[in-house]
Amino acid sequence: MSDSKNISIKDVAKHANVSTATVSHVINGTRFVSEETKRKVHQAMDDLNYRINSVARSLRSRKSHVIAFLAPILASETSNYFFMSVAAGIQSVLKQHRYHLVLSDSHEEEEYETDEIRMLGSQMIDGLIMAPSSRGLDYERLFGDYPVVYLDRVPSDSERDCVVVDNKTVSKEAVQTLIGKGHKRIAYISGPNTLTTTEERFAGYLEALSEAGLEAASELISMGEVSLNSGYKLAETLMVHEPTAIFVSDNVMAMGVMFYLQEKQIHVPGQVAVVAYDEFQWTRITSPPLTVIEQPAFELGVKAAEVMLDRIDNADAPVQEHRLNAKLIVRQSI
Amino acid sequence: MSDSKNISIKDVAKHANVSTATVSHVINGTRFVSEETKRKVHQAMDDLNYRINSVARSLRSRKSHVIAFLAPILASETSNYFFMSVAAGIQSVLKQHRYHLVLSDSHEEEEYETDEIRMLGSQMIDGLIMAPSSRGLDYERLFGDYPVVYLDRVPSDSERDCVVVDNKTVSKEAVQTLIGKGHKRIAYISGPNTLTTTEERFAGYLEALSEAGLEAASELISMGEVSLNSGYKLAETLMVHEPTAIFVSDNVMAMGVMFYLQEKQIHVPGQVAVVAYDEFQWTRITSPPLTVIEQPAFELGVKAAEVMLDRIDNADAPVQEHRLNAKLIVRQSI
DNA sequence: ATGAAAGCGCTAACAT
DNA sequence: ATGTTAGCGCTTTCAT
Repeated sequence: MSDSKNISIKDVAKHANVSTATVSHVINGTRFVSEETKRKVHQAMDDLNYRINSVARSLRSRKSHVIAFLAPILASETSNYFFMSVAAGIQSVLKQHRYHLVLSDSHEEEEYETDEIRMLGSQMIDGLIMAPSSRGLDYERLFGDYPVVYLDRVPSDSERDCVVVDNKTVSKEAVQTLIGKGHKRIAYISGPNTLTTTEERFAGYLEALSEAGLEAASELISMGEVSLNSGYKLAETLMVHEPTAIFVSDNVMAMGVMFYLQEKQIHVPGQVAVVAYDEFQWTRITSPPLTVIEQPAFELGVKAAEVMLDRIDNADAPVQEHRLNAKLIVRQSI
Repeated sequence: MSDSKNISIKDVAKHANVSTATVSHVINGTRFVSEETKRKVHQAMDDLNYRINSVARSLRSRKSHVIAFLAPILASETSNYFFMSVAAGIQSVLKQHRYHLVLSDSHEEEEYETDEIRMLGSQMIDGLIMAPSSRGLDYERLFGDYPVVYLDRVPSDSERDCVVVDNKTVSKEAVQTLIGKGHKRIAYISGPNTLTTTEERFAGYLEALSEAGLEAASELISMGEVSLNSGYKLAETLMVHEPTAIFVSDNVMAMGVMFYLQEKQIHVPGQVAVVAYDEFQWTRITSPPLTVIEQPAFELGVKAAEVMLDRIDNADAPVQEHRLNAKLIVRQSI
């Protein structure tokens, strides 16, 4: 298409009247080369429009400078955005260190995920950052000979580095805020309790209640599929038991809840207060704008990338566990 | 971490008492090997837990089986989802053909994009599918020696394969529907007219008006930054001129428009009707639910991948241009 | 039906 | 201050 065939380091060397070693060292700055020679080499590279072949480089140096990120990036509109923000954070760090990011989607399904890990295994990656879709799976035997950093979620018995959100503290804070406003019947809506994240959010909810001497009424707690319709249905069922506030631990489900409340003309926060997970644009345009928990998605990615780079530099350093704070953004829905 | 070091085809060959050639042929099915020998080889691969090194394979075979997708996947909540859906479509096809997908983000900025193309150039990719962020840039001289398929947008004078949405037809249909309902003062809100997509949408709007003998009033046409706030502002300015309907050619801007109308308690569709681009979940929970144009994102990806695979098989085939239909979903906002 | 061996483009140890 | 050269792990031509 564009220009000539396969210009290699050899062609450059010949054209510049130097050895391939010199060319390589000019490219990588790995040993002293006189200014004059450097100039000649650069000239030759320009003349021939040389482009390094990083496949050959990886094969030889046994380093790809590629980090993979495996997460359920396509699972839903919102989880998608969350993880893409994470990806942006990862990339911002990697770019500075001249690493590449490869995105892989797990579909939030074990089979897909397993497949992807296997594929990545043969692709020569220098590290894997992943948000596991399951807690129980034995990931260890799938991994190749590269460091792994868990992000957002952690499988049981992991002895790997991880970077997660402090879901419990912020959920507790949210519920406490509700309690502070006088609410006693606070409902809880979430997806199935299969992820560490969901579990922690629930734990925060329970702890806030119990510390305030309130009982966790089972009819006010409902978990179901993560979808708009499911949120709608659960809200409908829940409202029968007359909660004065609802805590929704998932953004898409929150859409369903708001849809229901709007449709039934149930006033927020007059008749029922609402707090939901995740700060996305739509939460600002509901009436009233929603009180939400904002997760540090980008920062999560930044930290994970930093941990990964540390680990690559030092395989024997002690395992790191980072827990980032989320933020409660109070708006008119409570 | 997991198991032993670098098991190569050589180790497998030795362990199975065959040549490396035979092992290679067993792996790739590239020539006849007796059942007995096959068995031995597979046994050896299992015993040693052999994993193919695809870097070496790529170097030797000059094929990476990797297709890159370069798009503004991180630019905003919604464009992000659109392009990730495209990516899902691409991947679904590539997977069947044992190709890998690498995602690259352009940030919708020329500099970033140029950078990424350069990086990809050295990564040995077999093809590039991209949504160019600019129409004017001379992409051709950035590309390496691989096929390129443009997606969603096309730079001027492109002679490459492309897969786009028929924006003009569907925009025209939307505006005609509005006209059919008796609207005469139909406003137009969009981002800057720099992309082929935006331009086509505008063209559809103009054509619908002109065919209906309506004048395109310049005070009813406003283009600005693509953001919620910008949409809000433009709606505010526009309402002074009393449109009876608004066509918003961007999803995020539509959020801003709806926010404004809600806040000012302007009734939709009573006082003003609204049609917007893109079917995302939030458009279903506004009051009233929005009439939107749904783009075939996934299908766009599927088609682009198919075109790419065709092109790889046959470099000299005539250039393909595919224009997929979008769909008007009529809901209560008009 | 299988093996031997060259070589993809690069890095890096060893020379000079 | 620079050059020579042996491989990294694989595919593939040429033999047998």
